[in-house]
Amino acid sequence: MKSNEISYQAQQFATRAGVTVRTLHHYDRLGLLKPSAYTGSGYRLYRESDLARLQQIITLKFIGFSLQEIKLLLEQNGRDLATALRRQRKIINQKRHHLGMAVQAIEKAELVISSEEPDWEAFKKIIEVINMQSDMDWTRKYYSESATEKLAARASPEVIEKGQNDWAQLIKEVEDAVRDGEDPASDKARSLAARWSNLIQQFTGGDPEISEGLKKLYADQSNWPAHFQKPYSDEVGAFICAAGGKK
Amino acid sequence: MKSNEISYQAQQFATRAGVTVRTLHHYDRLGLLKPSAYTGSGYRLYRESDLARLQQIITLKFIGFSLQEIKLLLEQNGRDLATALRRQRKIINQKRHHLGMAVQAIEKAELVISSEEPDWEAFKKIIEVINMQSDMDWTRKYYSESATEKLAARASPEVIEKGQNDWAQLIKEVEDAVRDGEDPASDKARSLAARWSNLIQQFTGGDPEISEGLKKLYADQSNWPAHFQKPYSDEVGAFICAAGGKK
DNA sequence: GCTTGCCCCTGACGTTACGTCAGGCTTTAG
DNA sequence: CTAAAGCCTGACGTAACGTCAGGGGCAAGC
Repeated sequence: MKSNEISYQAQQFATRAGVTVRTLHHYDRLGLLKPSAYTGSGYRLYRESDLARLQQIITLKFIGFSLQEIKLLLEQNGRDLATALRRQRKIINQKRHHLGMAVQAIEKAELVISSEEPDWEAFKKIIEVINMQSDMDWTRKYYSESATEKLAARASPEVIEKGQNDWAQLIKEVEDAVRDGEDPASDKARSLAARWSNLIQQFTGGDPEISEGLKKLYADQSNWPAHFQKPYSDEVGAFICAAGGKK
Repeated sequence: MKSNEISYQAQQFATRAGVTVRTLHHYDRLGLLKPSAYTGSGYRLYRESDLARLQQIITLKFIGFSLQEIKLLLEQNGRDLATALRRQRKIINQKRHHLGMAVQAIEKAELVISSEEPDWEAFKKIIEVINMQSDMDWTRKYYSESATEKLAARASPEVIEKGQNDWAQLIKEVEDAVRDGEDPASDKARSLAARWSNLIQQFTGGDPEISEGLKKLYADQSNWPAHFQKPYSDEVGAFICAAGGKK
């Protein structure tokens, strides 16, 4: 205990680091940052070395780690830092993606309500599209890691929306054909089937990993979350299948 | 109470909407979504109209509103929806920005620790840069709303980093000049001052609103948070001032 | 020696949006 | 009639502190 080292009281120290005193208390209790000394009356005393640690904590928090994780990382002196960082980056990217879609949803909603009066109907339709995009999340488990990344890479909002429109359009046409009792062997049916395969191709982008994931996804249909409605009826599926489409 | 309307029990209803029963309980207690009927024994019964409302709730949640806000919005039947959406969009964009910087920080950190062994020193330096960016947040209060938006619009990570490098470089050179006792009236000094003004110009982009905010920011130096260190010493400032630079 | 004012301390509850028991009915299938 | 499901209402847990509340400590002026 060399008394020649400068030490700070709580407020001073907190201010220097840009946090509140309460935060220091909190970290103290969690064992994340203990002051290097106490006065006889129980005042916390911090020194420069404490500041360094506090800054590490703040940094790791900035990156999105929880205080628990931070504690572990610091205790291990950063042995698993690399893997932790990789994981964290993925998580953050997902969150960013989510926020991006939220912004999109808001912008569309703003368009709708600026033109007409507050129209919950249109608003809801917009939302459905957006929700579908986020529903994609649960499909991730079927794709390999690299496939997921590839999908995410080109999942721009525009592309997603176009894809959804295309599918909606095609499905409607097929439904009409089914209702009209169209022969699955007819030219029209085969043309529909061709377009169907085409859209699937568009989605997979010809990537075998993505095809693989998609296959797994469809194979496990019984395990789909209940709120996810298959976009086409069984009849439609059967028709396309009979017409020679379907992967 | 027409019994010809289909009604769902908690689990069914929840599943249809993609939420849990507990969530329904929660919303019920908050008065956000009351089931349209109860059985004699207290079971909740939901109908299609409830589903519509629940979807609105889910949607608004997706956009990032809190349940409280959602309740208000729904109670007012969306009278303030437009303003609420605008506010929300800004908030989300800020969050996205933050996450973007976090990703950046992680990527840099990954570079550092992949080449050398886990090096907290280098890591910390990276962090300082990043923190500075996020420190920008507290400067917002000096800028007008539109100025803030303009700044945010072109605050890409690359631009920020280049700016910081440029400043660091210039400040170092000025420090050297000061240490060498350079005459503020010399050509070299004037050249430095010119570069100084230039960087300021680059930051303001010639926009008067931004200049305004920057001026206010510097005028209020005594109120800066203690953890924000002015990037250059008083001597450096005086030197540049004497050399005819400075805004 | 005492008061004033400022800073410090330790609880303890509040916040958000539910998750997760725990204890106890109701309904339905066998 | 009983067991398996499904439902209900509390009530506590979570993350990271913010915000009192109640009670000392410490330097300065009277």
